[in-house]
Amino acid sequence: MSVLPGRDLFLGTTMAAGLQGKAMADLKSATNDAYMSLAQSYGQSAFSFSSVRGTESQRAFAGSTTLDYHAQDRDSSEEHTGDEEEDAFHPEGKLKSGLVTKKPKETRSLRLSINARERRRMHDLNDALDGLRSVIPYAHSPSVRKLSKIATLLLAKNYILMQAQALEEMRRLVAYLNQGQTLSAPLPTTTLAPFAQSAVYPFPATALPTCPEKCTAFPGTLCKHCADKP
DNA sequence: TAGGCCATCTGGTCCT
DNA sequence: AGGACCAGATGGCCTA
Repeated sequence: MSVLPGRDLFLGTTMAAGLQGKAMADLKSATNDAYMSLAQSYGQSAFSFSSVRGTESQRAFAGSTTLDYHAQDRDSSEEHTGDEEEDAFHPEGKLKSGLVTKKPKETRSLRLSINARERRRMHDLNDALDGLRSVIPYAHSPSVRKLSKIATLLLAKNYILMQAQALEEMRRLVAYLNQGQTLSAPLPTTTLAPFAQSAVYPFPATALPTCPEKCTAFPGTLCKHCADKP
């Protein structure tokens, strides 16, 4: 069993997510004890590549393309009159970009309706991604550029795997304590490392749950004391 | 200036 | 038929 595979997973996604330069180098060289705090600090530094890049809303509005449609004014955009589309969509079925639509018969109103629906769908997707960003461990600050979509997904995936491993380690620890017998080999300190990292484990290391709480948290591993209870 | 990231449009496919 | 989903194309903004 590797030492803290969760850390490898976490770093793996971080690398796959396209982190570069110092950010990647720091994460690669991060010790087991420090990787989570690094992940958080990189939310303020390396994750944001070069610190402040402007808030997402600023970027969104600065980056409007064909349509000045963005989340800040989502509702009003639903009433989009299509004036902007007038530029992009030619009645003859040609686009400014030179593309020729394959369905010239397609009515303009139908096309606009489809476009609006697709925008809504993508905004829902982005809302879900925002929700995901809010629960994975990295710095959330208005001055910090938020994680990219791919980084969010990869980070979340590995965070889940890491938490699952931490849970498994905790179950093993509980079973060990409940059995009251020594293990053939002492638990390596590194395997318990996640529990000492408040950034990773929901319970502070100094406030590990008491016996009943453990049994509540991990129903599958009742201790002898709780198991004897009626 | 190149590359990354993103929003949007679009046509195709599948499902209800 | 209409909606959901998907992937390709396009163009804008930002950073190194």
